[in-house]
Amino acid sequence: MESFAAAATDYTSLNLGLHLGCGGGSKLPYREGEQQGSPGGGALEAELSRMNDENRKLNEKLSIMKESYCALRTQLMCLMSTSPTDRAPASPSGKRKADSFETVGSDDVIAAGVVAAICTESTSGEDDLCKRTREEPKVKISKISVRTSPTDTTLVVKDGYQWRKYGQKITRDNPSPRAYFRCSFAPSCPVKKKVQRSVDDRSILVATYEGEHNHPLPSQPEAAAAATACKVAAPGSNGELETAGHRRIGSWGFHRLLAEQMASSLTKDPDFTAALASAISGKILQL
DNA sequence: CGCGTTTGACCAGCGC
DNA sequence: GCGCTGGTCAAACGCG
Repeated sequence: MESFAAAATDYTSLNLGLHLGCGGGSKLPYREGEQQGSPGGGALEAELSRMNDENRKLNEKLSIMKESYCALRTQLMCLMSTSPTDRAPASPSGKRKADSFETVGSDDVIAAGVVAAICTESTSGEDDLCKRTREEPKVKISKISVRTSPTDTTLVVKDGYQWRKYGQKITRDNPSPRAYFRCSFAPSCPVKKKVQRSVDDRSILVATYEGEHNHPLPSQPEAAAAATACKVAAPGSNGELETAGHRRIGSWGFHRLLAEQMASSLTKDPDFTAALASAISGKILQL
């Protein structure tokens, strides 16, 4: 995925007027009713009509994006102002030791669309996690949920690190397979990642990280763009992101992650790309 | 040929 | 103790 920063630059350079934010209005250059008096034959009018339709589609998509963004931001504020322990429900079954993490603080965020996150917990000091602590003391668990195309069957969550898949299982409570990954960038890195589609929404990929990376982020181009996602998702030693036992997300990091996920969603949407291509070509023809 | 993925087998934890 | 389940291993396989 291209970084959204670059994509946004492209969009704005095309004067498409894409603004992210609850209060900002989005106006596209091709407004309905514009250029009505332009000269030209039937073909030109048909082209104009087509462009108007595409312009309307773009506006609708922008409206949807804005609504999703506002809803997500609102819910994020709620999450950040609420302790994770307040939100964490009791384990439904309690059968398996890892099950207690499955529902922690993600579903409500997933409902907001675009991208959902975040839950980070330390297993130390939690009553219901004593058994786990016995085996892996101080292992940090974090979850990140990423919206992907429902048709995309790959269980890949790009977070900037290099992962090696070592297993896949069909679990009892979810028909979608769960993939197991180990960090392959550093042989001694203890971090593991489990990726599985949400049982409620198959377009949501839920990645569960266990442990902390003992090496810096790989210096690949996409790694730099994805570093923010890692800061949000994977626990590290970066103290500024962590407050009072749960993770606080920097606004810049969150916006970056959000923008990347939005760009990813948009670039995978054939309707949006087709409409965008038409708008670009129309803009070029207008010059 | 090397590396990553796939997939069936195996192991360990947990509940009954 | 047994069966179920999640997690891991490792041989086979595919791809560049």
